Amino acid sequence: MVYEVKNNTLYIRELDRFDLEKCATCGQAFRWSECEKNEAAGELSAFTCVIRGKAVRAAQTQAYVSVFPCMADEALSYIDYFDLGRDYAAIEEMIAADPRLSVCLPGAEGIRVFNQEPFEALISFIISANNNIKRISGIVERLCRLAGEKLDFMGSELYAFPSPKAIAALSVEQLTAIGAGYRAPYIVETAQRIAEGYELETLRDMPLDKARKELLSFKGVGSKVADCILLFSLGHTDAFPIDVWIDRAMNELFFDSVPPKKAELREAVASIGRYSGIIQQYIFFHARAVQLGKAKKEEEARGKNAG
DNA sequence: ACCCAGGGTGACG
DNA sequence: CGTCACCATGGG
Repeated sequence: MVYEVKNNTLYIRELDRFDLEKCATCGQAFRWSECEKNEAAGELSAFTCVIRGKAVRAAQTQAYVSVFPCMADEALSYIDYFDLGRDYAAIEEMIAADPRLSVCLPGAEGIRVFNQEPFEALISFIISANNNIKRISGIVERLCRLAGEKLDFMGSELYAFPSPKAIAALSVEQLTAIGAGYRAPYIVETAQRIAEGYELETLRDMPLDKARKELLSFKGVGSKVADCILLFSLGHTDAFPIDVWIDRAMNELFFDSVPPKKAELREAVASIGRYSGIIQQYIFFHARAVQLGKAKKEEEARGKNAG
């Protein structure tokens, strides 16, 4: 991997295993929005996002990933956000070499776990509870429009994720009005606690179990949401969120579709190793791709029947 | 109408 | 410790 900043743009070349589109749409982050591709430049995908308070446009071609705008001293921050300093070739080799997991790799190559801001992850994944990715994205977007800083970006407007103080100042009614449902009071309470000075960053260097316990003290945060926050924003690559998709996939991949006991599932996760959380993202991608493929087939079958 | 979605809380054993 | 009804909301 090599990079340069030219014309206010970060270019990252000689990339091994990075698929921007998969990473932006796989459900780990909720604020990546597809935008118009520059086909003349050979762009395969292009998105806008607000990363660490800055509105950016990221695109991928055969040759490079670009991020605009980017000052010279911001390059490493974006490289860190995309997790480009990690050896995903080694991780994908681990998946390929594991007979329980190898089925997950084809189609999922290039997945990476982004390093998001902890507060954004905390609030976003409280919203994610018993919800679906599309609706989560909508609620988060409306939350940003409601309380986030408006950023002028190439003629359009993007909104930053709101500060803890800004969300803490919202009423439960305002959050209900944007579709947050029964999670509204959890969001306000949590934002208030962060605004009062709770330092999420201290969880980064804690042992996984201790950090998880800390997060469980926030209302609206259970084991799954805690693991999402730890994996997606605090560098805990062995935090393994178990949602309905992963639960089903683990049953199939590890237990021949016979639901295991809790301890057995824990053991299976531990056996995946210290990158289990990152590998979880491949399993999740695979599980959803299978489901999408089935839905597509059914749709095609319906079309044939109708015609 | 029912079921599902990157589940959690509180009550009750 | 585990189980379970209940929780807003929108799409299939």
